[in-house]
Amino acid sequence: MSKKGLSKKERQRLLIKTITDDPFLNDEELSEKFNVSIQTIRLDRMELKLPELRERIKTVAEENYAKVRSIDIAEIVGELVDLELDKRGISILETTSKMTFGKTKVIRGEIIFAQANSLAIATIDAKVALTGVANIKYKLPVYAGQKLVAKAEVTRVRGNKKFVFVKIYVKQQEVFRGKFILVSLEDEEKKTDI
Amino acid sequence: MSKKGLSKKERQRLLIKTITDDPFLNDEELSEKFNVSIQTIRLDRMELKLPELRERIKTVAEENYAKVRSIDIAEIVGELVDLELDKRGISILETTSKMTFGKTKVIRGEIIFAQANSLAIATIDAKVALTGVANIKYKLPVYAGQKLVAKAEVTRVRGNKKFVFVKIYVKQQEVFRGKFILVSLEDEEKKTDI
DNA sequence: TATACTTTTAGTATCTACTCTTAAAAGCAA
DNA sequence: TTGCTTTTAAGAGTAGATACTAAAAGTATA
Repeated sequence: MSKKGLSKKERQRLLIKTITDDPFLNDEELSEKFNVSIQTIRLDRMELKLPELRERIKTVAEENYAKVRSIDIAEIVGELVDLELDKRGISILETTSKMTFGKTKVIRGEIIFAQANSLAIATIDAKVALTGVANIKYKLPVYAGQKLVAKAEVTRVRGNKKFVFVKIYVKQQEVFRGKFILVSLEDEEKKTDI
Repeated sequence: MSKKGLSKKERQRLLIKTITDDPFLNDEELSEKFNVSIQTIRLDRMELKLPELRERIKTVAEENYAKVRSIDIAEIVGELVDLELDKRGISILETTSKMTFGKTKVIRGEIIFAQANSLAIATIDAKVALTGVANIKYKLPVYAGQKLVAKAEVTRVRGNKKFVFVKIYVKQQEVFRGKFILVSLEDEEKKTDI
């Protein structure tokens, strides 16, 4: 109803925009929007190689479903390449664009933190550990594609508290450092206060 | 092929799980999985009021599409319930067993950190922000099922550096606190050192 | 063992939102 | 008017269902 007297070119340009804006419109709704017949919309979609409604919906669903799954930060630990329990550990994380902010290539802070935190926990000889306190510092932004090498070192053990120093590097350049105080929960299963 | 000799109840229980795990399976694939006819699957879906494949896909698509539209910060961990830019923000995160360590019910530190970090970034009025330094403290362990309420407050603004204080609560009890220094990258696009 | 009831399977018609094909009408330009 | 593009129409076929009817198979009970 709204768009009248458009040239074929204009209509097709707008069609692409309309479909990317709202992929949930079927051919009939589109034909009403552009004041043409369904067949014209279908011809347009064919020429522009635009997928049909159900395909569009499926794509949206799959993309986001994958996103939700990849956002599972719990799984981001990197690859453990060296480990001497209660002494030191090294892990490597290959960063991807999935770990960035929407438009930029800058890796999100929680991803880097997750690598450091996971490594700190892995380095500790305890079935379950919990981050008590962590002083962390981001020194340089990390970009998608860069390989993060995290090195953990256990500096002090005091009862069920263990102090771990984690440094993360990109090509020998330090990009992050953090001090983790980890508390083993084995002897403290019942207590809530740490 | 895999599931044989299941009772109706068992099959229906598994069907719900299967469909929520992977909403992209059609009735035929489900019937093969459970070694029953398509009609049986359809009867089951009717009884359990489970929507058909296309409806399920549409729901997945719409949920995530709405999410991406409502907040440009698609990476937010937890649900943003209140926001006054550059002043304060509140987000809620329902914890699940997926966010825990292997056997225990203790939520992983990086999940809690991610909520705090994301909220801090969302609260800042900048297209892209990066965590510069964060002093964080875990005060109590969080268990799966608990609802995390994160409250962020912008305490200081100095040039392109903004200081955000985030506290996370479980039922009024503080479980985490952290001070984030966020650096806007807008004016610093070219610089790498922060 | 026969009867009753539940569960499963089968078959047909109908639906939506298409594709793919053939064909005709409408618009416009030389 | 002829020739070309653009648009519309009509018909058959498709996937993945719904809705309905009916029959077969399985199980429990008297």
